Amino acid sequence: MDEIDHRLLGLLQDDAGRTLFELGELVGLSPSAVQRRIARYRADGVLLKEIAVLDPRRLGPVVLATVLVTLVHETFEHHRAFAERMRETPQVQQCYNVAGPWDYVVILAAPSIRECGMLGNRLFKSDDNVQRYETLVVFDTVKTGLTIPLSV
Amino acid sequence: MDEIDHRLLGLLQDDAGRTLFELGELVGLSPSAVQRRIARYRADGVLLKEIAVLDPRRLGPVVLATVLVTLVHETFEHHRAFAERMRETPQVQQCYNVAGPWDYVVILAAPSIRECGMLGNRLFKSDDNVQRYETLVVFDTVKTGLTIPLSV
DNA sequence: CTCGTCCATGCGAAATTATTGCGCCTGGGC
DNA sequence: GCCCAGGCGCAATAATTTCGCATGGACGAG
Repeated sequence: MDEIDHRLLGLLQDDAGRTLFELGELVGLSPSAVQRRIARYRADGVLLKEIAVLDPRRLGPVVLATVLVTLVHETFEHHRAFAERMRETPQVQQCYNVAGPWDYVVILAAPSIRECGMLGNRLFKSDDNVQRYETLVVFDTVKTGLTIPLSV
Repeated sequence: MDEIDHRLLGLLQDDAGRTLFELGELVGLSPSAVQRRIARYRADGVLLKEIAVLDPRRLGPVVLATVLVTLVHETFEHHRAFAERMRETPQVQQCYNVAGPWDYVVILAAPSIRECGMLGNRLFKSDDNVQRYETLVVFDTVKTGLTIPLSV
């Protein structure tokens, strides 16, 4: 993992659509060298996959919301069950188990406020093990991404 | 925007690494038809870009945190300044302007708890316009992604 | 100091994938 | 019923990726 690896991973995080030739020019390597490095990232599990980023606003109405959740029981099994439900719900974009008074931060995407509320009901209100949850409806997305900062 | 478009966009959101041939098989179109549709998504701004998803844990230590922020002044200019700072800070992965007692939800990625704290100090504590902020350190990432649910 | 090994590289051929022109078909408007 | 616009598949072409091979530097053992 040298500096070129960091530059490459940074470039890929930002835009995975570039050709090996372009990447090679940007980091000063031949296409084949770039290709071999990328294959190594995949094999090592550093590079998980490539995904398309869509513009929610161009896909008909989409409402995002951040939900803060506190559970009643904190056993391993309860956590597992909750996490499982989050994973299998397509409208759950992200879910983090966090420290502090709240147990989970969940980010939801739904077609309308109404459906967002219904989703909240279904996921949290009807879950006996959810003590309390608070929905923060998103007005505006200032920044989005999954970019991990790489040591510069 | 027919059903095939939805299927295609869904597939691309999940994995943009597939060939046009594979996509064609999955939706029942020829590679060139798939290619033309994808070109259209790009032109229409539906498909913004493709990015590589990295595994944070394989990149040395990474700490994620969710930060809830309330501002003092709510003028347009104050909001703009805050948003601008979030956008230009690489460790800020996501930032949402939300309804309710909190004004912003920010997701940070830093190499350690310590640096996460320092980042919080720099971004929020030394900002006179931040009234209060609360950091929820992430223990575990249950689910991650930017996937927009498409009507099924 | 020199030899041998291990990697990573660049080059270039070969294979795969993406792009584009063309003719065809379908469905809606008139 | 006719015409046009739009989308399709096919096939040729262009671009990109993949892979074998030879080279050269780093490093350790002899």
